Amino acid sequence: MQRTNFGEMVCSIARTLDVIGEPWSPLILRDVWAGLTRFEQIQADLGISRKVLTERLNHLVEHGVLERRSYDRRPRHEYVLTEKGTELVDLLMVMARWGDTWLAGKAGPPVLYRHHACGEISKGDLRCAHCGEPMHAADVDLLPGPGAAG
Amino acid sequence: MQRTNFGEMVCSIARTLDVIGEPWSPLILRDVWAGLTRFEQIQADLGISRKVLTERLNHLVEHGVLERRSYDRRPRHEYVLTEKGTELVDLLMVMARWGDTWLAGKAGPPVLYRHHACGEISKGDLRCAHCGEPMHAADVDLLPGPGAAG
DNA sequence: AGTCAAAGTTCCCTAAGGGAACCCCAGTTG
DNA sequence: CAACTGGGGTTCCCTTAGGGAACTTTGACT
Repeated sequence: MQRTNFGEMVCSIARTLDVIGEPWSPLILRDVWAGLTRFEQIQADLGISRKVLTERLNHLVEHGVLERRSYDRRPRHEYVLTEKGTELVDLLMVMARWGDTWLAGKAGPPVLYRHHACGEISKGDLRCAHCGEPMHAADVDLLPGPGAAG
Repeated sequence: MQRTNFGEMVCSIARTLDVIGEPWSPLILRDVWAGLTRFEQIQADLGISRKVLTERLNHLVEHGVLERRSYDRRPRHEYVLTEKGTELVDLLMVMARWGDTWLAGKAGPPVLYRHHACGEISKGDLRCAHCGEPMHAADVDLLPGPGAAG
């Protein structure tokens, strides 16, 4: 499909899409996060084509989001989140929250999140890392940063 | 390409992908958020095919993320974020933060975010909406919710 | 009447996803 | 030791979606 290469763009969103923006990739990460770490498990859970799953897993490993590990002397592997991949789970939680809010309908959210610190069923909320106040679309100005185009 | 329909899945992440998971969609939202609201502006900024841009904009309007507005008696439109779309900006900020952290390299982030409340250059941080403590991958348990599959 | 610009639409070409069949490897079974 | 099994892919073909360029429409300006 001669897809445009987002990785070359001067934009952290585009670069992130270059890593996990292909179809299925976020769902694969979700599965690994949820404990489905083996090829067959993920394939069965998602119903994804084996060919595409192979491609996605390789891509995610190449980009350091997943690590491939042997768990047997037979050629058996499992995929685990690296630190880089673990930080992507924030993204999954924000996606899940938006879907819960806007797309879940009367049935309600398919999954609930219990926060260890307080033990409550809760949601993630974006806060300013500096002052702790809410930080949403209307709360920020965008300024050119050091990595902005020349 | 006979793409699998994520919208039917019992998963808020998959449903969210059904709305904004296609290639280019998050970048289109980024542009609209950043003030590029017209077809020609977005097309020129992204270098996206006009055909695909038309498809994506229609899709986002159909799903209530963008609204199409006339700004002239001539057939001129601009696209603006609805409330539903504005809440998706959280997702963009989290993507941007991850890209800033892991992909920006020595040049540093292309864009900085100044938080209105404190005036500082900052980042969004995921906190528990209930207790305010950090809420990341290792801080939560996943439980089946009311909308879980039967 | 002729020009202009925004916003699409149409057409062709190529590449990517779906699906099913096939393969390889190292244990396990008989 | 031959056959079987199950995880983890690879290969092949078919269809469809993205890229790119050309063309169209609409109302306003000159």
